[in-house]
Amino acid sequence: MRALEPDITEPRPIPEATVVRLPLYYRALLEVAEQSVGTVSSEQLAELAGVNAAKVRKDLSYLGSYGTRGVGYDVAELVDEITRELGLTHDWPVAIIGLGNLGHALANYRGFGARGFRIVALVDADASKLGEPLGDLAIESIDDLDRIVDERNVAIGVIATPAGVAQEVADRLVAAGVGSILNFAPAVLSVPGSVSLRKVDLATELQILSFYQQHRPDTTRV
Amino acid sequence: MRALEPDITEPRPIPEATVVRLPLYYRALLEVAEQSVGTVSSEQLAELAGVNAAKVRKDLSYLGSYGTRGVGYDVAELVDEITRELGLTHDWPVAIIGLGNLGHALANYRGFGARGFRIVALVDADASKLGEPLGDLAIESIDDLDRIVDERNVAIGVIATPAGVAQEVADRLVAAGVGSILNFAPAVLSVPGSVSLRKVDLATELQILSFYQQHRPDTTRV
DNA sequence: CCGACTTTGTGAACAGGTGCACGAGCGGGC
DNA sequence: GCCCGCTCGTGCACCTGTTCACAAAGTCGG
Repeated sequence: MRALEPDITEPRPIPEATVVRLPLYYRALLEVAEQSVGTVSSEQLAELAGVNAAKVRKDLSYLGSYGTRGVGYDVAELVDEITRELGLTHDWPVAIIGLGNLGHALANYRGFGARGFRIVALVDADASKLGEPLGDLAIESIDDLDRIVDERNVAIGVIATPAGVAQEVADRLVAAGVGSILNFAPAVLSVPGSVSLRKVDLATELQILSFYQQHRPDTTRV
Repeated sequence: MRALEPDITEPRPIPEATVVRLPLYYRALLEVAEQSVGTVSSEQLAELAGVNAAKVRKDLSYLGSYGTRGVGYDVAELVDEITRELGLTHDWPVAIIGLGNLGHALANYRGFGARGFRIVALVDADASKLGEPLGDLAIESIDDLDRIVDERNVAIGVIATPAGVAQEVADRLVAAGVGSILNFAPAVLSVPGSVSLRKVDLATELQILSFYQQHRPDTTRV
């Protein structure tokens, strides 16, 4: 695939905001699919995804016309389309860097490898951890990162290291050829524009909640 | 300072987008504070937080005027102000619900209780886990949730359960009086408007990365 | 004390995303 | 075969957030 005019080529670019919601629709659709429901309306899907119905329709319209007026969306067809759009038709090899508490939890987390992702390497800098088995994998050295990424075609690197070394790890991942990084370390990373970066930041989330908790109108005292 | 006129009462409301960035500035400021730097410019802060300098200035201007033209921002003063604004002047009691892989990792995660947060309860529905010690705490039953929240003044509930029971747990947390919820379960939760809700969704993040990975311009083959 | 330089704070233009409202198209009942 | 009701697709107005550009305000050297 990827010949001349393969199967990519969006007619119009899909907005960032829509991309973020596609996984929500995807999950909701899998749920209704399990109940052997043939079609869903934008209204139902909106309810399940926790968004507005107009937004659902507009979002899905970026994928093309997969709905039938007067009826709704064919669940199976829409699942297929979103699967394709999200690139979940094949598995992306994932490497986890840093196997402290969080890294271990991620490595064991089922639903990680659920659909579309497969953990192919666990990497740490701590010599005392090397070789430690974890699921079907053993912990490998960060020094072998280049080789690992190359050999196993790692597409996504998950950074679960302390903040202090996160940037360095990111740089090495990028140098090794990884195209996407998911960062769990509480640090701001900078990567080339060609690399996708998303962050999951526990401390930040808690602080945001703290803000709203404090600025609560009243709620009958704390 | 700020005597009559308690300490709440923002002159103008702080935009959501700004609130999300405050923790970034906070973290960056703590870093420079450690290097005994007295002042920072919006430019430097922008660099550290990975945003645009104009945005930094506009964001900080919502907090009031804490900068000095020609000089920059007084680091200590700004840290104080953001700390106050984010509500980190006192500790928020946190309860973790669900102690599978992720819950365990969260319970052990230092930097969680770092500044402003204290885990005061670990709750699970699995009878075989009850009483299991974890740090200074022992796992308690979900049936005692009401009492626990009430007695320990739990402000923030962290949901780390399977998706299937997440909504039910959320409902119970809300009923018990929790004001904020941080949801790690891959499910869309609905809570009353008076309750703050944020989600951390691993699967979604990976799928977003997958999307961009697939729609990459080229990057010399996959 | 003054003038040059630096950096903030903010008005205004711009960009992106949201939600309404409605036309277009499809199915089903009679 | 036709009409009615339902639901999608989308143009448009609104709103939030971003970025630019510049005046205001302060520091520092001489």
